[in-house]
Amino acid sequence: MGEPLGNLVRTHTCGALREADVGDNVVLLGWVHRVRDLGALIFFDVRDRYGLTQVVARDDDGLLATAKRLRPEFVVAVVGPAEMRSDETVNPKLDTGTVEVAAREIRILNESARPPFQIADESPVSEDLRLRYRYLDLRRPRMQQNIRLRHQTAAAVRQFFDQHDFLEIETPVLTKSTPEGARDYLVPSRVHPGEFFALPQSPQIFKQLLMIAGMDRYFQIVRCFRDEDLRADRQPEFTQVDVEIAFANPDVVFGLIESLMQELLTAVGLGSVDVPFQRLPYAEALARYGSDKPDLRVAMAIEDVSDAFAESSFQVFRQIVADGGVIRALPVPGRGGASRKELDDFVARAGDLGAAGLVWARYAADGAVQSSVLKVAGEVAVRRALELVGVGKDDLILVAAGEGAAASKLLGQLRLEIAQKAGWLDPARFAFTWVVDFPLLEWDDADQRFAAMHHPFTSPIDADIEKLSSDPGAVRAKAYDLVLNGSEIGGGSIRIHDQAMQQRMFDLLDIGRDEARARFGFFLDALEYGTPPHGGIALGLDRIVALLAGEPSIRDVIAFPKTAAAVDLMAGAPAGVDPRQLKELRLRSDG
RNA sequence: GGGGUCGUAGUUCAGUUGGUUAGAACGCUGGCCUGUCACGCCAGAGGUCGCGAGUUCGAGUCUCGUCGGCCCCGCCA
Repeated sequence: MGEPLGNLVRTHTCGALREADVGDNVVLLGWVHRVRDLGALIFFDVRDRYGLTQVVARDDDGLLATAKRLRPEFVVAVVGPAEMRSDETVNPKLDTGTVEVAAREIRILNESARPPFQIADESPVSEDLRLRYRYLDLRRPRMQQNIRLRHQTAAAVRQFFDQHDFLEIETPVLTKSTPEGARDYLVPSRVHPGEFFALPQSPQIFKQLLMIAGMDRYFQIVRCFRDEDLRADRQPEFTQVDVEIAFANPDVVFGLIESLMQELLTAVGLGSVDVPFQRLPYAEALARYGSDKPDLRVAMAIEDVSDAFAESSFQVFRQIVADGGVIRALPVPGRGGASRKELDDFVARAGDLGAAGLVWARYAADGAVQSSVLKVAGEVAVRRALELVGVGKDDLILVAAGEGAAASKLLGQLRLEIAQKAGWLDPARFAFTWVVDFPLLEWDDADQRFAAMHHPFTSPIDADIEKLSSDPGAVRAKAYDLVLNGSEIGGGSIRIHDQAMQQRMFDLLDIGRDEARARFGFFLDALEYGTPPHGGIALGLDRIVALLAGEPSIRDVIAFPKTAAAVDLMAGAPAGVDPRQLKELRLRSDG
């Protein structure tokens, strides 16, 4: 059993002691990090979340017997004077490395079982083991840093919005299933058997109600839930920075969030970023980067080279263009000298990604052109394609043909893989862009109807309103995503505040009056009572922190995350429940 | 739901064409050591090769199934 803490009070953290403290009698409380037993002299490091301090236990102080018992992760109190280290024994790797504590008393407050992996070691540990013993993983420096970064980010968010007159307002966690796309987590009501609460996928309707309520500027750091399959950047519960502003247009939202991002980068010591961010129309993002969340840390942009081949002798490409398809090309800077094998690998990779083919072209050293289709397409067409892309002598272009979105998507995928492999995606660079002008509606082939691309409360762009009846698929929305380094870190829109427009939207979505009433009647009622124009955004806090931390997965910035199979390995959740609980809820499981 | 990949000591990994007793490093245990700081030196313990079938004279190694971690597609505004 451990010794009592008694009246001992920490005088310094393990990161605090400096030369100025020499001579003070100090009390350190923390975990044994490493022990260096020299026989008649024992050094050990005490660790807390602030740092490490070396303690020395000597025979003449009668502490060797106690010090000999110390093992990693024991919890100890060390009492003694802070002493100067001699010049030869200073440890420049430690902030506290010029001093040490000469123990006069060592209390073992608690022993520790041998940990399943070493805390005092940065070496890799399999992720399932880390998750099973998350409380130990969280003691390691990397996770301590990540969790601190997350706190700093959240604190900066709160400070920023407070300074801009926003109110943080909590919204219900037990709520009603809303019309958004994701599957809901449901919570059975005991009081109303057969009825269920849903956990919010986002506080969408509540924040709009807060605008109707005159709260004017709202934000919330809020947990959201979606019962969908996981990814490195998707957890079933995740945290949004939810924002809504009355009387806002998109520029108001953009300006505010750009300032926020500047503040965040500054607050966590990662420098700053230029504003305003680029605004990239959705259609252009798809065409030029093959993605609605392009990574703009690399400039490589896809160009249309249909003109080069439309009249060429290359029958395959001519036919594709004649059938309404496109020929598009991706420049690969500096890869003009690629070997035959590298070129073959690009073609093979395109095949893996489902492409029918991939063509390459480049300038030869003598100024002639080379291409995998030089013979069939002819020098003129190949040269024209190279010119359209505007590449130089040292560059390569990869050419794909087909339906527009498919060709760009393929090249966009190659773009990312090439940039990744070449090391062009510097995690310390932060390339923001707004993606704007999303389509309002998306045709659902399976259901043969339109669905809201963002959500059914998204406002159309004023200039496109007339197309709502004539060509609904072409209507653009006042919706926008914020993209950072190829990751979607936020999305929002200006909402519909007008009942007539909202009704038109439901009609387009083929949501009948009865259905609309049943699903969100209270919200429709609210719209009738003087709803101000409003709009907002929701930012993915987990993704933002992961990018700031340079971590590939949001699991590494969440204290207690779930695995790809949506399981908490530590808590053992989900799990069966006592049959009495089910009975009380009048539920039966056939699982 | 589908595809890929990984699973060997406490941990991270190696393990040849299927062949005799499954190795290394770190950690752990014991001993020695008065200035270490990834202490050093000596000795030692430690294995259901994820699990289950199959092929084979013989399986860590090959096949099938299954469980678990990770990545991706579908899904997710």
